[in-house]
Amino acid sequence: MLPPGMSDRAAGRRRELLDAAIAVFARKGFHAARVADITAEAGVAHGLLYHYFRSKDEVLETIIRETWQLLQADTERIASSGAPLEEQLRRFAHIHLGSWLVAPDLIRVLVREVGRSPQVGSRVGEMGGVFLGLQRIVEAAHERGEVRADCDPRLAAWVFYGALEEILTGWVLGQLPGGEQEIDRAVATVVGITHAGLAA
Amino acid sequence: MLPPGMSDRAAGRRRELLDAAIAVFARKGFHAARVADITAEAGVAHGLLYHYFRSKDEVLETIIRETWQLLQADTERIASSGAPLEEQLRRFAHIHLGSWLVAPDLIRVLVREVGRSPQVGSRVGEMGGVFLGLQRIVEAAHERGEVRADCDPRLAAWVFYGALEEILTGWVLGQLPGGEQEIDRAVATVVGITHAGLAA
Amino acid sequence: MLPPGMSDRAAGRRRELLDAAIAVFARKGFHAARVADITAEAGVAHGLLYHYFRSKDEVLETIIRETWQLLQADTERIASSGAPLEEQLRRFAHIHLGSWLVAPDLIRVLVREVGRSPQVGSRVGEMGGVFLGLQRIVEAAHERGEVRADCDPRLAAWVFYGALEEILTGWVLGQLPGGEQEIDRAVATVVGITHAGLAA
Amino acid sequence: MLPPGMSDRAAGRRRELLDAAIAVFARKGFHAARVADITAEAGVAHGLLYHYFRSKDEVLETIIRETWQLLQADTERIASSGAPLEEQLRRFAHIHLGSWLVAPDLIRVLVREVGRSPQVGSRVGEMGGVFLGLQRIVEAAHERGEVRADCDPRLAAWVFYGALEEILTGWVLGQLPGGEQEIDRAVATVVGITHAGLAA
DNA sequence: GATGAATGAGATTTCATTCAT
DNA sequence: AATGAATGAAATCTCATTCAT
Repeated sequence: MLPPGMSDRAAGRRRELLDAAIAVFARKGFHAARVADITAEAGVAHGLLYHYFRSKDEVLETIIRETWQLLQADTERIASSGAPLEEQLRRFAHIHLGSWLVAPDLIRVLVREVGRSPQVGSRVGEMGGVFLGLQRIVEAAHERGEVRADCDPRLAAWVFYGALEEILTGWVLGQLPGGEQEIDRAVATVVGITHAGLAA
Repeated sequence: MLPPGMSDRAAGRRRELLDAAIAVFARKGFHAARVADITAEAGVAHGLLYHYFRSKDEVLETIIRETWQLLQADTERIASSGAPLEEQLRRFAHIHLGSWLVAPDLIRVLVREVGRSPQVGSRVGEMGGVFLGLQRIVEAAHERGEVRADCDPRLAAWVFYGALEEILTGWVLGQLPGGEQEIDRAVATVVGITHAGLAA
Repeated sequence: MLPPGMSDRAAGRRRELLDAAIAVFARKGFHAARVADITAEAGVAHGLLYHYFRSKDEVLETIIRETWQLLQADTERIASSGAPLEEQLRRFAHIHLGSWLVAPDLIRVLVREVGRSPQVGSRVGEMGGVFLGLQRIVEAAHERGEVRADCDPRLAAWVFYGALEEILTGWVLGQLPGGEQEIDRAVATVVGITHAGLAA
Repeated sequence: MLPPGMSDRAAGRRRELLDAAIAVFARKGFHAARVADITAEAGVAHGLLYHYFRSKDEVLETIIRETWQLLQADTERIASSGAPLEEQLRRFAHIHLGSWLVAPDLIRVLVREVGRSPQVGSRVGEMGGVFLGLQRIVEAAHERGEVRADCDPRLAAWVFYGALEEILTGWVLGQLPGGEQEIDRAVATVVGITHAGLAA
C-alpha cells in the first residue's frame, strides 16, 4: 500500500497530503482544485507533493484505490462470516452508508469523481474485488437456500450496491436528508427491499 | 427547449453539434475533450460552436438537461397510466436500460459526468422531476395497498433508480456484459427484486 | 519546407516568429530564451507561437534545418559547376563566411547551439548533405588530377569545413576580429591553406 | 587547481563527482542532466554535490577549465620543443585527437557544450592560451622560414584547430568512423593538409 | 452564417538549491 | 562529511473564447 522503505515521517506527510487533497477535492471538485490548494491546505510548499506522488492524477487515484481496498477487505471479512444473508447485507450497508458520517468529504470525492476512475484505470481492479465479494455473499446464501432460484447473484450484487451508492449520491447532492437517524433508516430500507426481493 | 426564433437549418446544426459532442465526450470524457474536437467531429470551424452555445459547459448542460427532460416526461406518462406497480417499474426500467442499446454514447456521457452535474447546476431540477415521479408511482401503489406499510416511498424510488444506474455503469465500464438479451434479463432482475422487496 | 496549405499571411507570421526567435536566441541563448521573449520580439501573444510550431524546440530545429537546407543547395550548385577545385572552395568559403555579415544573429545561434542539434535529431540529415557535397567536390578534383593521390576526400571535406566553422566561432566569441575585410582575408587564408595542402 | 586545504579523501570525492558528471553530461547533455543524476551516478546523496561545487554550472565550468588547462600545458610544452613545424603539429594533433580513445565521454561533453562555454565565462581564458600557443608555433616556424610569407599565423592556428575539432565532432556525432586506426589516419591527414598548405 | 487566427489567463510540473539532522 | 526532505521560482504549453473578415 505504501511504497516500501518509507519512513514514518514520510508516511505521515503522505497521509497529510492525502487528507488535504480529500478536503480540497470535496470542496472544489478534482478539476477545479489546484495542486497549490492541496499543499496550502497541508501547509507545505507545492513542490513537496511531487516527492510523494507523481502527479495530481495519482493523488486522486491513490485516494480511490485505498478506499476501495479497505471496502474490499470489509467485504471479504463479511463474506467469510457465515452469517445469514440479511445480516451480511446489513453489515455491508452499515459500513458503506456509515462512512457518510465518518468521512463525508471522502464520500463527496468518490461520488463526484467516479466518472474519472475508469480513465484513471485503477478502479476496475479493486472495485471488481468488492463486487465479487458481494456476489459471493449472494451465491453462498443461494446455496444455503436463502435466495430465490431464479435470481442472478451477480446482477443482485450490482443492484444492492447501486441502491447504496445512489443514496450516498442523494446525500452528497443534498437531495436526501443525511442525518444520523436517516442513515439507520436508509440501511433498514435498502436491506429490507433487497433481502425481501431476493428471499426464497 | 430550443431558443425561440431558430430556423430549421439552425436547429439542425445545433443538433449536429450536440451529437458530435456526445460522441466526443463519450470517447475522451468531458474534460479531455476540446472544443476543437467537437467541431472537427461535426465538420465545422470551432468558432461556430459559439453561435449555438455560450460555452463548452453549456453544451454538456444541454445534453444532460434534454435527456433528463425526456426521462421526466416518460416517468410522468408512466405514473399517470394507473397500471400495477410491477408494470410501471418494468416500463421505466425498460426505457432507461433500453437506452443503452439506442444511444450508448449518451449513456457513457451521463454515467461518467454525473459528478459534474450539480456543479453545472442544472441537474437538480430535471433530476428531481424524475425522482418525484418514481416516488409518486410508489406512493400510489402504496395507497392501493400494493406496497408494504413500513416502506418509505422516497427511499424506495432512490433504491430502484440506483439499481438501474449501477447496471448502466457496469455496462459503461465493461464490467457487466451488455448485449441485447442481457438488457431484458437486467430489467427482469431489477424489477423482480425491487417489486418483491416492496410488495405487501 | 512549409507545411502545405499555408496561406501567405500565415507563412509571413511564421517567418516573423522565426526571425524573432533568431534574434532572441542570439541574444540570450536558446535555453535562457523564453517563449514569451520570442513572441514579445514578434509583437504577438505567446500562444500564437503554438499555432505555427509544436514547441520551442521545434522552432530551433526549424531554424537549423532551413539553414542547412540552403547551404546544402549552395553546395550542390557549386559541386555541379565544374570549376577548378580552388574556385569551388573559394565560392563555398565566401558563402559560408559571408553569412557572418548577412545574418550574424543566425550564425551566433548556429555556432552556439550546434551541440543541441544531434539531440534535436534532425541535424544529421541536412548536415550530411553538405558534407557529402564537399566530399564530391574534392573527389571530382581528385579524378581531374588536381589533388594528391594519398588524400582522403572525406576527411579533407571535414578539415575544410571545420576550418571555416572555427573562424565563425572566433567571430561569434569575439576572439577574432570580424569586419568586412577580415572576411575576405579569412576566405583567402582558409582556401589558400586547404587548396595548397590538397594540391597534387 | 584544487581549492587549497582539501584533504586527499575530499579530493577523491570531488574527482568522483566530476567523473560522474562527465558520464552523465555525455549521456544526456548538460541541460537534460539533473544534479540528482550526477550524484546517483556517483552513488551519493544529491546534497553532497554542493559541498564540492557551488552549482551545477560550476561543475561543467570545472570540467571545461581543467581540460583546457591540460591542453594549454601540452601546447606550451610542444611550442618550447624547437621541433620542426610538421612535427609540432603532429604532436598536438596526436594528443588532441588521441583523447577520443582515452576519454570519449569527456570529448562528447566538450564538443556538445562548447556553445555554453562563453556564457559560463571561463572558456576564453584557457582557450585563448591554447590558440596563442598554436599561433606561436606557427610564428616560430615562420621566422625559421618554414612557412609561406603571406600566411597569417593567427588564422592558421584557428584553421588547424578547427580541422581537428571538426573531426572530433564527426566522431561524436557518429558521422565519421572513429576507431584506433582512423585516429592515426586523421592525424596524418590534418597534419598533411595543414603543413603542406602552410609550407614555404 | 461561417471561419480560424489571435489572445492570454492559468496550471502543472521540474529541479537547482538549501539546511536541519 | 553526508543525507534527503523541503522549498519555490520559473516556464512551457493548453485551450476556451473572441472577433475581424
